[in-house]
Amino acid sequence: MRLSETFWILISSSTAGSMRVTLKDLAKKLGLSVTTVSRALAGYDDVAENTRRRVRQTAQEMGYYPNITAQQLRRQRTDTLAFVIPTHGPRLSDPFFSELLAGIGNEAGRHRFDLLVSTQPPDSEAEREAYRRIVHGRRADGALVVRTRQKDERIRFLSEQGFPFVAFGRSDLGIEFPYVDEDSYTGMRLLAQHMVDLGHRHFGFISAPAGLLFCRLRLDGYRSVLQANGFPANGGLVVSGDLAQRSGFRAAQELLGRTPRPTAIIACNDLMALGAMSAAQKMGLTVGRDLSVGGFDDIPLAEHAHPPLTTMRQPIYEIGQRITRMLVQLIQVPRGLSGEEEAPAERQVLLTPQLIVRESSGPPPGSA
Amino acid sequence: MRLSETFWILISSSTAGSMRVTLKDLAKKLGLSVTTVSRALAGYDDVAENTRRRVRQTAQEMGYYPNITAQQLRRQRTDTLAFVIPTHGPRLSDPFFSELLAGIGNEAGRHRFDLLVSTQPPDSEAEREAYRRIVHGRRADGALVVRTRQKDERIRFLSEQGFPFVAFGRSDLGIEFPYVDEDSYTGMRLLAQHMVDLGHRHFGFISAPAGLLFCRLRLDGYRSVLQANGFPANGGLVVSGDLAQRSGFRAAQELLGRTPRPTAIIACNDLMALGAMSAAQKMGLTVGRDLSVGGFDDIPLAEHAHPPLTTMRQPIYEIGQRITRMLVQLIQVPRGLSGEEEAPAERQVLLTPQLIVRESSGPPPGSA
DNA sequence: ATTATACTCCAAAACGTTTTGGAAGTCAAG
DNA sequence: CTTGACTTCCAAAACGTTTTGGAGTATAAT
Repeated sequence: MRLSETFWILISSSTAGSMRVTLKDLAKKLGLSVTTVSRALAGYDDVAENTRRRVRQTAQEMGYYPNITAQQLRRQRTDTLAFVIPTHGPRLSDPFFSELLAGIGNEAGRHRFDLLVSTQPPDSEAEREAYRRIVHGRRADGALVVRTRQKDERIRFLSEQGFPFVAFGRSDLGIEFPYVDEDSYTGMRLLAQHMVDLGHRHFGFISAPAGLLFCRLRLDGYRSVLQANGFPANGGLVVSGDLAQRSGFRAAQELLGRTPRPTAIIACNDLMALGAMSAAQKMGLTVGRDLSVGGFDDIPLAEHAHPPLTTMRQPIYEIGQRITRMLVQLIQVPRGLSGEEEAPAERQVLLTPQLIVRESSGPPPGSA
Repeated sequence: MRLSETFWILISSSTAGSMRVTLKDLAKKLGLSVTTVSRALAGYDDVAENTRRRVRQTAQEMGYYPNITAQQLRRQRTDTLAFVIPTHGPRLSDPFFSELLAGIGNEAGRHRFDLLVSTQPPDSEAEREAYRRIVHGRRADGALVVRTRQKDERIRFLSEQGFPFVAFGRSDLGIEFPYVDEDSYTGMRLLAQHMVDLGHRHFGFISAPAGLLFCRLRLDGYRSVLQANGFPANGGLVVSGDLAQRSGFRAAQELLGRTPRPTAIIACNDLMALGAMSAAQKMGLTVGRDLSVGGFDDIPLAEHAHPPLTTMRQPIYEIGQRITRMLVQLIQVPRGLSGEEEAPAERQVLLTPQLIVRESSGPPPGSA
């Protein structure tokens, strides 16, 4: 088949540079076995110093680079972590995830793990399929779960399958699993108490999708403070948003339309708090004087908002690093089976967020 | 070795659920060959309707899921895209990337591609290694390059290797390659002209790392407008930032300390513009009246800033989708070799950003 | 001269798929 | 009874590694 041969040559020359050098090529060139070449490159000591040099030299010259897929198949591990980002609408404009992703990405890199990212709407069939692919398809060695939900099916699934994972956030499934979480309840208590101490009596709260555990905890914390201070148990208006800025804007518009008008608005996260400030300002109110606003997260923008936002600081970047480090340890533990005892890995971490008072909060208008 | 057997049983039962079902297991159970099982599941028509049903049924029951790594190795493709995010400091807090990542992630998912993300400092050895791993290690089928640089070595490398990629941004290497870019030069001209038209005469400009092509183009556009309006060629002060909010803050502080004090500050991106607003406000200036500020990108925050930021809108999310779609087409083209002509893929796209006038810009203080 | 001890090397199996190139069997037409 | 066409199945090779369990050769000790 002369013609087909020509064809092949054309093709292969047009994709120049894509012809890969394999161990077999190296072995042939060197007059060695594939085994020896492999072991030489891996640095085993059952190959002569001289041979090793020769192999390395030639590998360099021929531009050998191991095929990672083949390594993965043979070694039965991928050295990859999976991170499925729950994204509500088409967008994920939440800086929270940037920050987290940076922490995860950098730490994964430090441990020579690749990171597989996918974006899926929470609780969707697509999300379930993504996790199935990861676990059953052996696409990664471990998974990171974020924005945990009340009865989190992702956590249940991963637990049942015995697949290594670490969560950012807890859940209430009655399952013991490794996580890092900030203490949303206590944190929100601190923030709410701060507002009460300033003299506020009329509150508005901007909550978020019911299923998100941290939102419920924050709302609970908020309510507990109101109650402890003798305000009606359900005192304070609660409006729900979707964590995005725009929804905070709308929620605040609604809250500020009520009578008596709240003098302090607390939002479930910074982004909505910023939206709320924006709404107040559009109505001609001066935030920090006419209305106090508080957020939660301390995203980088909070500090540079106008006025700077009072909020609860969570070290998001560091949490990203930390859950990643925990996951890597979890994955690597089996390898240490025969070795000496490792430092016992931390499994459950609860951080207390720190109150950051800035100019968006102050005493209510009428106070001395 | 009785003991070792017991040991193995203990281990394997403790990792319950992690024992995978393979094609071979299915074949044995069904009394068929691996070939037939594989082809039945893949839907080939050379397996009897009845057998196919039986196979699918059993696969379901036994919870079979193909091993993706094995598929990748055999098929010689990974169905994976690689995205190396250039991140300066340890953080990546730029919402620009969230937005972009969302677009990329969603579009990749739509085409059933996985997304491999890594974060690396630009122009570093680590970054080079990341690309080598992708290309030579065959870790992905294509790559996305963003934040292009003047002589972009990533682009040179990928081109030389004949590896499929699409860039967000151009470069000046004299190489033809597929990209989507917004017209930074023209965009910035529009913005600067807007300020001139408002009556401003004293400008400050917040620039960014020299190597970033879009920054140079924006600066060029800015200068060209000053010049065209008869202001001194280098009229207007230029201070450099690193694209982060904080650096915009500092740069603005410096600019506002000069005499005559600029009445308009334009920043290379929104984040620094927001930082600049923050600095001005801290000095007691009212943005939009005492000082006009303009940004570039129209990140979601721009609209909700206080005051809302005048900026050039780039559809970042859509650009993410678009470069991803282009890359997928590029990768899949070889598969269509024998088929009919496909719609010719677009290779180079230049978008003109749109001026969004908001309240952060207005006439200079002394004007009628 | 024989045995032990390193020291180097390698053939073959395995990881779990997909694909190639038939091999059997059935059935209808000649 | 042959032939050819069709249907249904399969053995084996391949993808590119790593690892197992020796084999072959020197060198040193007996």
